[in-house]
Amino acid sequence: MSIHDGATDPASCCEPEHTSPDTAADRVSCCGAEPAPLGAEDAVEQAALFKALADPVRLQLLALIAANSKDGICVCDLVASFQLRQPTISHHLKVLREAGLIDGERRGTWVYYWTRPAAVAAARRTLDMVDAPAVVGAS
Amino acid sequence: MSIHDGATDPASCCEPEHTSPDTAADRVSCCGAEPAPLGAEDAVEQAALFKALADPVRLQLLALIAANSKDGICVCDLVASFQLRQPTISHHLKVLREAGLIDGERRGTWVYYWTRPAAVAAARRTLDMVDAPAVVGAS
DNA sequence: TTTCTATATTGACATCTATCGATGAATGGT
DNA sequence: ACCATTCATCGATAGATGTCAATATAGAAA
Repeated sequence: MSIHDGATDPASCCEPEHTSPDTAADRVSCCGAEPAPLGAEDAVEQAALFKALADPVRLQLLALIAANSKDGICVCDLVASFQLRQPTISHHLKVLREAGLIDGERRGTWVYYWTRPAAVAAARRTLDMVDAPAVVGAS
Repeated sequence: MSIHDGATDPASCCEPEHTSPDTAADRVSCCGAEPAPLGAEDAVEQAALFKALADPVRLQLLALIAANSKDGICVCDLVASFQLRQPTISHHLKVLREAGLIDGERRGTWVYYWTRPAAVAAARRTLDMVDAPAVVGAS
């Protein structure tokens, strides 16, 4: 917001004082890159998704919830699956919930959680942008 | 590694002192979940991958590198694309490199980077475990 | 050699995060 | 009404992380 403003300023790269005629051959080795294919705002949004996935406990929680997603799985079962205290599990569930990866509801005494595949699909699309899908069973 | 060792201990859940005969109907509402489908060690390894992806700057860097992956893109181009100092970009490149997402080499004065699709594919497989792929063009 | 440019590394600092114990809120049973 | 149980929230704390300025390193050019 101060010195630079635009994100892409090719003129500021690989061109020192260098007051020579600036022939094409002068800048052979560097510069000439494709522009950024991912906007800053999108990057922040998608990074937030990966942030939620960037913890081993949350990955295990998510796998466990996914494996029981048909009827949901209660928090007490999740707590029993880790060597962590209940508030810690509750914290991770909140992170997953706020990322849109899971949702839950209260059923009597217990709270049940299940996965929301849409968010996982969004993460997959981001990976596709960085590297086109291998098209597993490609012809 | 101390009190608990196994990750799944269904007996410790939803069963207070409760020295009753323990009929099947006693534990209807809770318990009965599928075991953890993701081991702790795998979770740590895969979380490390997502950690590398869990930053907007690194996502943009990765997208930029992927879009120029054929011939590679030099660091000076990358630095010019952000409002961040060169050491900061260098730090993020190191994180991506150590996660196996990119690789690079020196060509003369400049250092060029390109993507390593294998790591991206690994991340995709993790997402598949959490939510089977939509199998876009499924038969 | 000396100097210049491109990139990496180091050290410092502020912020974020994972975990815990303590406590609050909701529900069900006595 | 009272208590027990399940889960969420709060406050504190240690450790991780993003950013920068300063410096080091490597190659090219003079």
